[in-house]
Amino acid sequence: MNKKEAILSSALTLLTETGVHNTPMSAIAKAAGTGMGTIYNYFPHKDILINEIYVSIKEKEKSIFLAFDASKPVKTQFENYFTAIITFFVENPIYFKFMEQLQASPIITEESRNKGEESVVSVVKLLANGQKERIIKDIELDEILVFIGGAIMSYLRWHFNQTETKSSSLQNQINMTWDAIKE
Amino acid sequence: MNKKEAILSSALTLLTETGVHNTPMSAIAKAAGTGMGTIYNYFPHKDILINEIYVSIKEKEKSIFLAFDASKPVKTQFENYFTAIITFFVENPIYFKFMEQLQASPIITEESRNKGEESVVSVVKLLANGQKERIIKDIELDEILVFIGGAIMSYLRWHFNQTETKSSSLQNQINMTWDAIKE
Amino acid sequence: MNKKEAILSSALTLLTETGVHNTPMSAIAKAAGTGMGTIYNYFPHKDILINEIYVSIKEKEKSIFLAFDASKPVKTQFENYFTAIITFFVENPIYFKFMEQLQASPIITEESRNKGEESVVSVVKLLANGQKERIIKDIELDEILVFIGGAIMSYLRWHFNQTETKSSSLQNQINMTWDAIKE
Amino acid sequence: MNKKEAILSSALTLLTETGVHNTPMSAIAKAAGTGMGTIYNYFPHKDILINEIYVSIKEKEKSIFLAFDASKPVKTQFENYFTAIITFFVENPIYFKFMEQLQASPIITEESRNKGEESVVSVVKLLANGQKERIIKDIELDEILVFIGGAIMSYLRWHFNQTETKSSSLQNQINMTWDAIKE
DNA sequence: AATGAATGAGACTTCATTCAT
DNA sequence: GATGAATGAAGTCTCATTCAT
Repeated sequence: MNKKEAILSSALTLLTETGVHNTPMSAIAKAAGTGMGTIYNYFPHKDILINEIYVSIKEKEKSIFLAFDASKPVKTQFENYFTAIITFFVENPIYFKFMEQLQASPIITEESRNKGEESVVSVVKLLANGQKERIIKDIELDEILVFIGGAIMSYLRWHFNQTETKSSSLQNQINMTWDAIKE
Repeated sequence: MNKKEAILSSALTLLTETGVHNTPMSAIAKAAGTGMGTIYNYFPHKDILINEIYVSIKEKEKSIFLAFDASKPVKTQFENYFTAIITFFVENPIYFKFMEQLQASPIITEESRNKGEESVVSVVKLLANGQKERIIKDIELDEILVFIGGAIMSYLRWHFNQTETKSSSLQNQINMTWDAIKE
Repeated sequence: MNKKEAILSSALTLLTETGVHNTPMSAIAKAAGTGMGTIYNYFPHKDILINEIYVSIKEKEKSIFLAFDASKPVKTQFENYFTAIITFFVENPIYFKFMEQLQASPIITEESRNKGEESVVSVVKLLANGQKERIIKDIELDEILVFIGGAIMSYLRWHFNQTETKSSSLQNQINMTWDAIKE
Repeated sequence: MNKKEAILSSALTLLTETGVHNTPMSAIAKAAGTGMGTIYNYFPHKDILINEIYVSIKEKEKSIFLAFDASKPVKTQFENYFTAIITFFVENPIYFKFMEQLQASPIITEESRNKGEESVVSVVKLLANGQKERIIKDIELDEILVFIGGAIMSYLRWHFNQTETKSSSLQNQINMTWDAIKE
């Protein structure tokens, strides 16, 4: 079995369950079925372990957006994108919990954040396209991106707080977000 | 001199500057010009201190929304609200930094969160009104609220990351958010 | 009301209930209905307060033995003594709990112990008498005294551990102790 | 080298020398030649460390009584027992000091006490035998046991207070105790 | 005399990290 | 490479004592 994977996986579970500062490295080692020294063979220290988890989730996020169908209308592509990312996190609540807790944390380095931004490259292209076609509002892309990001995270936060989610809610969210950014 | 205020104030500064987990109680005591024991006279735990700061910011937030002018159009009221809350945090960056770091943290108790939600009561009323007049989309209030909250927080995050903010950006954000929620 | 008495009384209760090291001075002050400073007016520090309680109990103990009837047989006087002291502690369990916990503690000073020993003066006389009459074993008085003391304390310990005490047990204890020391 | 043993041993010395509440864990660590963390690897709390010492002494006590010679008269066996336990503590004054200080302390848990009581099983048997043969008074065994325990502890307390012990004193004590319990 | 907020030394305890095996 | 016992710096929190009111 791949020790490194086991460590990353156990760490993710524990960090989100108990919080970063209630998760000793010893607990991660135990859960991963390794010795504590082994963790330090792969990750020079705790922060690096956490950053690697962060980057790995961003990487998985990215892989979802690889296949936009450029022949489809911008709105369709956007809906697909929005649905895909929401679905990704809904199906992996643990990724969301991790991101929510660590997004704003000083533990995540500038470098990790930069790597993370690669995951939105294709979305940027889509929006730029939309602007060229005068479908998307003529606002700085950064600002729009951040707006969409906010819509995604807050929806997910709301989603995981509900005991029973209406199927219509995602469509509502897509509508709101699209209305927000469309010309 | 009010020791409790001094402690809350120093704690707020340090917690946001150095991060929750790099701020020992001893540092807070020193900055507040008190002994460590004094802090524990007022706040039985570090967590309680943090929660009190959280609630106190929410309280200040609330005081801003007291005076909506119900005679004005819903859109005007909404714009005023949005501008007011953004202005509040832009003028108090430290409050934003604190909220950003702790919003999703397990340190903040259910009780504190509930108290915090009182601050949006008037906004809920405004939105409900807007729905009755068919100006606001007919979507569950909770979902709209969360959407607006996401727009606010992500805008602020973006704002504080810029080196130079264009004056138009706030208006852009208001437009996007209004377009998102209007019928 | 006598503040000093209130402090001594509250301290006794709390010290026995929660243990010496789980009883802060602040708790004693609160229970006594005084400020913490007031305690320090009467007792320069915590240890002195505890020692005063020790001595005061010993004093009460002593007052019980004042009235031996020297005209009665030694055995009768001894039985009376033994019954009296046991009764004293059985009726004041809190005194016993205090003594049990602090008897061997380094907190109790040599001086307090010496004062405490005054309470056995009359017993010493009784035993000396008994030896002269060849009723009591010819063993150093100290050793006999300590033996009797052990019998008393261990009986009390046993007594307070029982849920239901047989009325015969005290008589048994008297018999054993008398048989032990009689010629 | 066995760290755990070193810790237990250093702790025993310091606890009895300086008293439970004047012995910080750091001092124990230092004396044991370990880091403080090492102590907590073996003993989750200070209290647990103390309880383990308690139990370990009781265990040693027990091992002394394993070899009663049932063919000898009850009185002989009793004298042997009494002499053995006194000798045990006289030769290990530190064990006595520890027991004296902690016997009645709320630090010692019910569980530890129960374990400790195993050490008297063989004495109980001896006494029961004695009662069957009508050599020992027909009093509840518990009460007799507690009486003997008191005789032992008080004798030892006296013993360690003397500057010079007469060799006859132990015999006196045995006589007193035997006279007390014999029919 | 009475008060109790303030103090800070020092207690207990945790846990990231090392290193000998 | 894998291990986990050992480490000790650093954290949170307690509480005896003081002193200005």
